[in-house]
Amino acid sequence: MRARSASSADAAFLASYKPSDFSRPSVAVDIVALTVIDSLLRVLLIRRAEPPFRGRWALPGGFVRVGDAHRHRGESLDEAVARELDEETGLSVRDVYLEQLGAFGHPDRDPRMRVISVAYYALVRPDLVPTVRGGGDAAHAEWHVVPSRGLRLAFDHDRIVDAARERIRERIHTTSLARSLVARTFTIPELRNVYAIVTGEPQDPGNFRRKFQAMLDARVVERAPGKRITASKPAAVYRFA
Amino acid sequence: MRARSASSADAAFLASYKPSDFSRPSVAVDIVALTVIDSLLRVLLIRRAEPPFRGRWALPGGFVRVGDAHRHRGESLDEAVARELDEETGLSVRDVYLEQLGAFGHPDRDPRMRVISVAYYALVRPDLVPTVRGGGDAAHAEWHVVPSRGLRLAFDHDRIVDAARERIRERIHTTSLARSLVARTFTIPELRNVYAIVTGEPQDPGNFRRKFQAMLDARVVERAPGKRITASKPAAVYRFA
DNA sequence: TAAATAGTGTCTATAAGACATTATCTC
DNA sequence: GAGATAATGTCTTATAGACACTATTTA
Repeated sequence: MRARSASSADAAFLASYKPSDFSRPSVAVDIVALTVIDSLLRVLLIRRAEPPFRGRWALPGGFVRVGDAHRHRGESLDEAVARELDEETGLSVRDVYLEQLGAFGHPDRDPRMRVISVAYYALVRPDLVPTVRGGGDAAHAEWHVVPSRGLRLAFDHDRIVDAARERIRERIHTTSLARSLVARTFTIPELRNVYAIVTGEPQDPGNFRRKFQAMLDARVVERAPGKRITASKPAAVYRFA
Repeated sequence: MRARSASSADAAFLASYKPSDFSRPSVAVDIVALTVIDSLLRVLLIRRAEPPFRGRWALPGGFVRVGDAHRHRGESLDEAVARELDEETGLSVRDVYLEQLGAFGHPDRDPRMRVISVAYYALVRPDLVPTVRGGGDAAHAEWHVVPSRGLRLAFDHDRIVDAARERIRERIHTTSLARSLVARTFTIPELRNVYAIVTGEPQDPGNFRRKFQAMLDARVVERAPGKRITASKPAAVYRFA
């Protein structure tokens, strides 16, 4: 996304240009990390140890490192969110599905100062959940059920979580998003459960199987060795190819 | 989107809080204003009169007014884009479909300084196009064909236009987005043409009519008086209800 | 054997693509 | 009347929902 270099005609201008002292906002990235635990959609929240909203639950995130005018290059938004994801959860961008949600910039969203937040959502496979560590100041990190009824989050983070919830509902049928919400190996009922959780509608086993069969035919998924032991009939195990 | 007030426990902290001098980016809003003229998708571009990228075409936009810490409240992103839309095009947010596209924040996107841009797209009904004036420093505003082949825009604006193009393609069938790209009164072929332009695929007249009939049945659209004179058989005129 | 859930098959309603046909205007 | 395009109808196929039924395990 590097901009093309400015024309030579601009060079003189740039050499003499001094960023004016217009007041500027701080810019943060916030992460809505979602997973499925015990058949419930969950979001990773961190209990704030400092004001404002001390003691409230909030999304993991932090400020974008902007660099110092011409000396330091600074980081892109994608780089910032990758860094924060690693710092606050120990997760790598390679292991999760990560996508920008949008910018949230109401003047009153942070009582300290003007902060514009660029929110991302991250889908975390359930088998990676045990590896998530609340690092740094994230000593108190927990996976909370979504929607977190009665749990009023810090800042405008309720709205950001709602936006993420809505986004995955829109995308579940047109993308392979569900892939990032089941363990690496999974059964048909487990995958079906993800669709049910995200859409909010129960999924018919027979009809879902037909959809799954199409994924098998298209070699999107394949059989994996072994069987999943349940309370009744064991289920065949699959994985994404 | 007002944040809930911080607890009283936070009050003391806030009173003594001074925003630290971390370097901050400038934050801008850029507008991808789209319309249909002569059966072609068009984007409103403004010729830059100042460096950087002097003489290049760019999206209309401007900096978000942040306010001064505690004295001035500043404007939200939605307020900023509404103001810029008015200033640079004379259009009101009430007259267009306006939606946030996302944030673009590569460190090198602006050679002057670090600028993070929150992009919006605006759908402008063709009958409003004559009222669009390039106001302020937008002395040279033109509706350019999308994709603007060979026309390399300033900054990373090519990518932003591409993102808008992709977004409306995704949304055309699931939302009533087409409504904002036809004149207030329109014929079935005109509406069909909008779908063809946005999807990039020709739309079968017979099949499209069936879809349109469903809109009539649902009272989404209704007959309008008069007929549209064409080179051959005149077409009936409709409007959205 | 009973209970539970995995897995299969079938019927039907709806939506979508292809395409032939008719209607009504301008030139 | 010729040409053009609006408007209509029909056939076929793909998709999706409802639901009955069979299979295989644990308790």
